[in-house]
Amino acid sequence: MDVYNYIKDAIVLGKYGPGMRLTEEHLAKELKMSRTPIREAIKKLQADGLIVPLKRGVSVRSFTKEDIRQIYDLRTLLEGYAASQAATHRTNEDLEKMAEANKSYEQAINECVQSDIHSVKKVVEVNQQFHEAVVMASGNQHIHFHISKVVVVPLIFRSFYWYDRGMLERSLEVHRIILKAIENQESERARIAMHEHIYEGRDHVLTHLEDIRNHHLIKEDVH
Amino acid sequence: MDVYNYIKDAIVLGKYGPGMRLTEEHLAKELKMSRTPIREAIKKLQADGLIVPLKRGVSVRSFTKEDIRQIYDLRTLLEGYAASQAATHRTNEDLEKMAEANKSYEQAINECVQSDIHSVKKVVEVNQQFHEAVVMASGNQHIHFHISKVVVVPLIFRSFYWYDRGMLERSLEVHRIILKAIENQESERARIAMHEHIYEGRDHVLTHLEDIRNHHLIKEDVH
DNA sequence: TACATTTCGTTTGTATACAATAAAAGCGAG
DNA sequence: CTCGCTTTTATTGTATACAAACGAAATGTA
Repeated sequence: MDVYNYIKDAIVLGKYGPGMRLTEEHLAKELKMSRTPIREAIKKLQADGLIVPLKRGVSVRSFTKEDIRQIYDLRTLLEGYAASQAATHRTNEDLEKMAEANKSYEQAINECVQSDIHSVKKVVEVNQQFHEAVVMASGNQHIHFHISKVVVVPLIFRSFYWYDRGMLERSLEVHRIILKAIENQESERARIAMHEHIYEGRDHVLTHLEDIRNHHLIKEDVH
Repeated sequence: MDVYNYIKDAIVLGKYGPGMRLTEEHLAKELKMSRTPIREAIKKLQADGLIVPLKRGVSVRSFTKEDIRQIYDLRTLLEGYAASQAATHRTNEDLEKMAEANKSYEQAINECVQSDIHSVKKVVEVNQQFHEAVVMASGNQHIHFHISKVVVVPLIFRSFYWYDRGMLERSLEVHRIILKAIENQESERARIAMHEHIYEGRDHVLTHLEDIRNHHLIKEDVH
């Protein structure tokens, strides 16, 4: 499990750039382990769709604009549904958790400095907590399984480099709208607000895709 | 990959009943292989959600009624979306494939005899081909990934034991409606028809769940 | 030089051995 | 008899060795 996260992070952070071939032995040497646990992690990453099988071995998956568009469409569909379901099924405890997550989000945004990677990471993390709280409130235990496979999430991470304060505050505002709709049990309102929220994220990622790609290439040289 | 399908089939056919613990060594002996390829298959099944991790080892997942309901809800959401997208993006080639799949479906239904397991399997298989054709026509390459993980599909299989001719013909009729809507590019109509179609399947499975459970128990004793 | 063939190195697939750990059985005291 | 502890057994985690498959480079021939 540790290996799994190591490789995943390496992909997300761009250490292993898209298209790069991963060999078991190299990873084994890098992590000072035998190939066995590496294989296991690779199989899992494959199931996640983060790496793709070659005729021999695997390589880090690379996403086209169209891929990202499609994956975001699915995420919109799933999370929009989650929000609408949350509006009808939420308990008081659910509401508390979502509100709390949103509070942390607000705080993280205020403390966030563009140049400090840790503060940016914090924002991403807390943002996810809100989204997860919504999914939990939906009452459908299986959505989480699928949303976690909507792989772009990690890729998005880097796009946060280009998030400005205004954007984050807008994002917070939409979170509040979603939360309110769920509180008031307005399921259609909740769904639509969530749709809009994720589409905004999608557009942002797509417009900055080129920058992200360049960033990738720089890192790739290191290895 | 062979191992993977072997275990999957064994679960689907009830040889390994829900809750049953699977140990690597036993499987290895049964398949006359070493543990290594077994481990690999188990990891994949786990990613599919067909088996769940225990503190030690894994066991075949058992689904409650609520699980099935929720999973079907997701399937409805995803396939409904696929149908609506297909209505706007379908090419002539897509239309041909869907029509062809539906024709095979009709034929399989006519040839189907309740008592003959092979003819029943054929119906299930061809039915899936239609659904896959719709997904392909949607133009979103990633939906398939998710729908394939909507695990109940295999479980449904057994519910076909209880399908009567009337039900199958009704199913064929709805397929035709969906196809027509896609042909006419009526996206909302296509989505709703697909929703209805899958919900009908869900209700059928839920009403016959008890029978399926009993069937399981019988098979379980053998092992 | 261009192309086919062979050979060699790299990388994965599978088997197996051993260590670590969880579960189960056995044992003794209250 | 039952509860808790110890010992034993079963099962997984990890490492490693070898075989098979693939790819690339080198060699030979036209």
